Amino acid sequence: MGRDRETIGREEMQILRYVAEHHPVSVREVADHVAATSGKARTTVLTVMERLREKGYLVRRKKGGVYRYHPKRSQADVLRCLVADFVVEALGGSVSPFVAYLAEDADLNEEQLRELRELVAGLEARRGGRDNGTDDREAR
Amino acid sequence: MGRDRETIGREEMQILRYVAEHHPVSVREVADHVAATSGKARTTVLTVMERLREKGYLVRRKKGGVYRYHPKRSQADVLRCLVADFVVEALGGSVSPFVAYLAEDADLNEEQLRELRELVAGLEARRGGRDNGTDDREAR
DNA sequence: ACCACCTGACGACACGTGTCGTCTCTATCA
DNA sequence: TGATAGAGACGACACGTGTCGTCAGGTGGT
Repeated sequence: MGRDRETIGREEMQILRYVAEHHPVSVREVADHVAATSGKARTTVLTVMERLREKGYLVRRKKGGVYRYHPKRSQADVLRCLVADFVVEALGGSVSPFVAYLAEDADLNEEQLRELRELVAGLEARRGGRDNGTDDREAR
Repeated sequence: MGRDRETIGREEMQILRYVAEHHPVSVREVADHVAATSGKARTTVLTVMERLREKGYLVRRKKGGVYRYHPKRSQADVLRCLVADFVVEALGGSVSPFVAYLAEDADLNEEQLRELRELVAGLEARRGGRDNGTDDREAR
């Protein structure tokens, strides 16, 4: 697996998410949004987006004179990797702190609660149904 | 809430976790462990631990000539904050990517699955019983 | 053809974090 | 009581990330 584990900073994440949710977008559009919410300059956004592109998170295509950016991988994919990385790096591989967070700090809406319920159901089914998945590798 | 939201780096997290799991420890002990696993120098560990102390994550006490460090807050607390921060900063407040991760990448053991099950049960009870929590008091 | 504007490319600088080396003390041990 | 080995304090340096300013190259009105 060629995963390069390029790190990604906080600001970069913000912008990456914005692009993922609004692609294809021009630098100008992102910059306007960013300027409105945090006052950053246009060139800041440009720089960040270019760095994101160098890191392989974004691609761009010229359309009507200006470049339009869009994510290279799906947002869900990127976020999953981010989460996986976080769990390993910060949490040492344990998801318990996350569960604690969900229980105490987070306030979930119906939708998210439903997701969780389905998650548990799914995991339970997998575990109960069979023993060793054909596809899942135990890395530990 | 005077929390200053001091950022914390990857290396710092590693060491913070180690201290949390083995306190009280001396720099030497942490350094030996770190050296064995990643080859970092003793002074590197010392520096990181001192920075962690400046940031308020660790405290130390001299015992028998050397300082012994231990976490200022409980590990669970720190990790919960880390998670909360991560969810907001990187995930934009949505836990869905986390759920996706749990469903697809993570491999949970019985214990963690149980935690999740209880979590869902707890959340459901809270929501179902009374949605406006007069009663929900997070005991800490 | 000319000027005002927008876009992108660069270069720059500040700060945080990772990683050490060196220096100074202080127990310790022959 | 010297010589040694740890321990801790500092200072340093490299790099990544955040944040811009400036410049040069197109584009569109007039």
